[in-house]
Amino acid sequence: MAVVDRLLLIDGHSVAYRAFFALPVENFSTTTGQSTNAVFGFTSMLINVLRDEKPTHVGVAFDVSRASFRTEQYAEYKANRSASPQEFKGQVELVKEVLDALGIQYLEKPGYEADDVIGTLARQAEDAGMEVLICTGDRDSFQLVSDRTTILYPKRGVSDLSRMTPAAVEEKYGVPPQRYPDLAALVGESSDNLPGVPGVGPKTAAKWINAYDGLDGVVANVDAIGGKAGQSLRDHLDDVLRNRRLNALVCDLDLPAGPTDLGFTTEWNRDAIHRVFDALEFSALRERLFDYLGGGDEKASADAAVALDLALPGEGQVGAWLDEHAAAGTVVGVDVSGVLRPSGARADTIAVATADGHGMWVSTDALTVQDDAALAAWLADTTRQKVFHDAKGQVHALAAQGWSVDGVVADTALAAYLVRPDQRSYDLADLAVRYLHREISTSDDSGQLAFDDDSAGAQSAVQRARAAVDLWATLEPQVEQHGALDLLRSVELPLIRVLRQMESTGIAVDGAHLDALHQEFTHRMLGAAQDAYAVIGREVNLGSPKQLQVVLFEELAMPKTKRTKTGYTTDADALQSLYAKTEHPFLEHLLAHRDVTRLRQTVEGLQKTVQSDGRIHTTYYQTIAATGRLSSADPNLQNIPIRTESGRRIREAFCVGEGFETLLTADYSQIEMRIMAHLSEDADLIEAFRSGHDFHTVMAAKVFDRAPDDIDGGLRARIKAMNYGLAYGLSSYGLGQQLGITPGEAQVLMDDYFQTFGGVRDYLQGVVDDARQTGFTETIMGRRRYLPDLQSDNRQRREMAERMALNAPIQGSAADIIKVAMLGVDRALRESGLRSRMLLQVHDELVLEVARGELDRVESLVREQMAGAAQLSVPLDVSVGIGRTWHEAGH
DNA sequence: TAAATCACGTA
DNA sequence: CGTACGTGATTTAT
Repeated sequence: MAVVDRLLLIDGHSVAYRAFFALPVENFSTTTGQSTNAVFGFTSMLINVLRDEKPTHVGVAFDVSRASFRTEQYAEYKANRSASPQEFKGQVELVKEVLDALGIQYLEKPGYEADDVIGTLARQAEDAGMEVLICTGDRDSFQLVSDRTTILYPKRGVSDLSRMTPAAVEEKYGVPPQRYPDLAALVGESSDNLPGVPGVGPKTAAKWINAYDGLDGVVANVDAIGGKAGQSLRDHLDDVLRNRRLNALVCDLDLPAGPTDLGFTTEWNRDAIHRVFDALEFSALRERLFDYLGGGDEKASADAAVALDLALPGEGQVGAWLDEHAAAGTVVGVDVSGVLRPSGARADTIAVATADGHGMWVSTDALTVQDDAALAAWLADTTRQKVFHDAKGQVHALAAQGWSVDGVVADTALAAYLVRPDQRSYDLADLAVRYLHREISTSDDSGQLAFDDDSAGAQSAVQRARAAVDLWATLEPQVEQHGALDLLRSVELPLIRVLRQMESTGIAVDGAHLDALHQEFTHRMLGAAQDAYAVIGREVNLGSPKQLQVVLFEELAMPKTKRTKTGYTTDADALQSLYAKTEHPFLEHLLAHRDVTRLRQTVEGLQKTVQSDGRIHTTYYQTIAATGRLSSADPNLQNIPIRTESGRRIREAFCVGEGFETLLTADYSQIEMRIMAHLSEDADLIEAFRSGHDFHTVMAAKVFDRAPDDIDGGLRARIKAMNYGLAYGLSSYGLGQQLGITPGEAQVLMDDYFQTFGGVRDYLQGVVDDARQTGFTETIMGRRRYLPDLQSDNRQRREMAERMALNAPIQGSAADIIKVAMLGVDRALRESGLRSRMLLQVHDELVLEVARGELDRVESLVREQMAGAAQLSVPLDVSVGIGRTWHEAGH
């Protein structure tokens, strides 16, 4: 076999820039916020070309800056290019790091563009008898194409390259490669800001060039060309000659390295590659790279990775398939479709897939008794290891068919959440693209798949199951790297069961009470509206901020409030302060209307969600809040009113269910300040908790250096606001706002506070400093939150990130603690064989339904589990209330 | 019809 | 110009 050296030359900037626009930037960023779409696309293309073309020599050329001899000759050259986007900046440096890791040389020449470097190397290589491949998105390079030089020009994106040979150039443009710049000079190149001859496109230009044997001939015979186009050419001849001068590549540069110096080998420094690819979080690309090194045909293996041997088992065959492909020791992916909700759930289809490409799909309505039993046994078997993506809803669906599920070793939604808790969604299809670079069909959020026929649905469902098991293989090391494997295994994963149980149980409501409240609130709402209309003499929509602004600030000429995006705020705070200034009765009625409308709306929302069992079944979401808290929806039972008298009456509607004795609520008192005490190790703060007296009073006594008995309500209120505001990164402005004092006075208060509690100040300072260093904050259980905006140039974003950094360890640690407590309460209830059950979680509070005769045991068990959920340097205080309704049980 | 905005309930 | 959420009405854009 004749050995011909092949030189691969890449225009680094051009390819990276193409990749930047081809790949959505929001899908490619590291946990620290560095955008990586351009470097990803570049690296992906590089690997493909290395694999497919097997070059012996490789070099990458970069522009040094936008300035070159061309901009000196013609200031407008490329002047139309807008500044490269913020997210692109810095990615070129990352491309160079990748090249360094791969041992690929890159070259640049001040005053010249990458194209010139490539042209020079290409000519030298041809002279040395090498074959040349050039990868660039710049058409000027087409002039380099020859028998020995081929250009790989990105068609769409960066993965689809067309091979520009002499024949291909001629076919596309109608002129041979060496005359392409003649054509480009006539037609112009808008991306370089080089205008051509108006009215002359590639077809006309090619015709002229061929008729007169090149641009020189065209120029010599310019007067012989007739028509409108000919006149246009004569008018713009200077432009054409300038274009031609500028688009000629300089192929005789003096470069520090020649083609033969660019030898390429795959004897890589694997450490360097791991370091760079780890930093870029390119796990899938790294695999592709090493696959290629291993000599395997990557294209084939990529296809095999998603090819599935799909089984649609006949009657009685389900058990046999599961025994063969999903036995103990094998981890498989599962995907359930149907109605995935706490109430009214239904499983329609079940797909199972293994990592080595076996898949099974069944429809639940077509199962024989025998298959049903086999499936039930398999699902319930702890030793049959299953991976779900977002298991809870699917387990609801399976439970609705009478199947219980055990052996869930991973949930990829939770895994992805722990790695990047700030994302808004963890859709399986999105994650498959990001982590597996695999396209799978999406399902809507109810888990329903709409397909014309079973086989397409089956194929798609099995692909989802397969994606889940593969995703876990990719995510597990990442979760571990983020120090969150233990949190996943011992908290989040077992919590799924507990939450599912709570959702499924629901809480009983007194429908008649809700109806009565609705009627009353409606009555009061209409009354308040009439009163308001009477004052201003006409009817307006009191629920429309826009119409209210007209009434308040134009018709009633009240002083302007704080600005919003579209006008002036009419929120409750602003209306209160307007009322204090004007004492206008309209405001009174408006505020009353707001309040009661809101309550009515809340009642209405609840009424709609009462199920046929007379209970409300909320859904808890485990991957929404970036701090680690749960969220509750459909309906949200974590924001049921409690502050006002009327609001509390809504809580009277939540009541103990039939067959149970009472509701019990248990909440942590001041858990966030206790965590602050623990984390800051501030001696005075710790002492304040250990003293056992009223917390805010003790704190005020310390700040103002008085006896607790000398602390009046005003002083206590100030310190209380300060205590609560601390963990939110509160400003003197905000504190002053809340206390109705000036920012200056608030600042004095804050200074006094930090004078006393220096440990707290140092801790808060340290949290932000550490987060700036590491890029993330951490809770007591190692839950991380990444805050790339701490580095932002934008002050508002940066300060926002700083406040998040202050809050995340506190709020997040509290979330960790109550999750551990919930697992403890659940376990203790089961182990002691009690019938009582947990119903709700409201961040620092648990609501339980207590069975007859179990009250004492349940109370002590709940106290014990909640107080013992974490060992802090201050005690975790739990207060418990008992009552027939949530209101009565509250405190 | 969907998306953005405003307002407001909880911890 | 304090964190974390979810919901519903109105308004605006498509």
